[in-house]
Amino acid sequence: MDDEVDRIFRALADVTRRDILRRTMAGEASVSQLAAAYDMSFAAVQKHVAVLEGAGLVTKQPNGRERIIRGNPEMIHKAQALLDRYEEIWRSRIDRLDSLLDEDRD
Amino acid sequence: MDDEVDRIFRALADVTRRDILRRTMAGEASVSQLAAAYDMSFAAVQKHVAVLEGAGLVTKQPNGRERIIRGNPEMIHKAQALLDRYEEIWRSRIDRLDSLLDEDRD
DNA sequence: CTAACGTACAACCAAATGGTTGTACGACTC
DNA sequence: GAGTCGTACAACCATTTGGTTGTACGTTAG
Repeated sequence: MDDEVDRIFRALADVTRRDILRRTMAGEASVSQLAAAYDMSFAAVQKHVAVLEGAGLVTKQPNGRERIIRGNPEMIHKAQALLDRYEEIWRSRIDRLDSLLDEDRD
Repeated sequence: MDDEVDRIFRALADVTRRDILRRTMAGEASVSQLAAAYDMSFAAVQKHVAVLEGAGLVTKQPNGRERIIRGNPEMIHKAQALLDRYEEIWRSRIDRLDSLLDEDRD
């Protein structure tokens, strides 16, 4: 489970991959369509897509000789939920500090 | 700016670092206090803290011979805002699809 | 049928990552 | 003042990452 979270954040830690994610969230695209957008080899883009797919942030569906890539909002939600937890932890710390202040007031 | 985002997500892509973040969001801690919690060398923990600090997810404040580490909720918000953008992109795609359906209905 | 297209995958390479040990040095303690 | 504590940092190592080129193979077009 930790590995899954690792993969999600790791996949997001690269400009090209974030851009691929943006594109495929806006609308589906084939790997070669994606590759045309970047100044690197087809194989490099292919690898980036594989990293995103491995993190579940993107799905790959065969269609003839093409592979259609689509962004997966579900995984974005998962990442959001994880970040929410840290915020919550922080807020609960504040609550505890407030409690201490309340005790002082008694 | 892309580099900053890279650093944020990269810092989050490691279990130990996420745990340090959790701990320091819940309450401040010195580096050696943190190091005591993990089965690795002091220097390794020190490096993890440096990565978190480099991403702005954590602050380091000198206090005598200790360095006090605190989680920084502001950066968590930044990461959340980034993820929100992807969701928004996805929703606007749906809106566009809906528009097409509306055109069909005319 | 042949040629071109889209993809997969292996092999290779430089740089970054995550860990280690060792050394140094200021800050407290006694 | 001497020793211990907390930290910094360099050097080193194995593995992973992000890129490359080359080869192979199914799919579509002419």
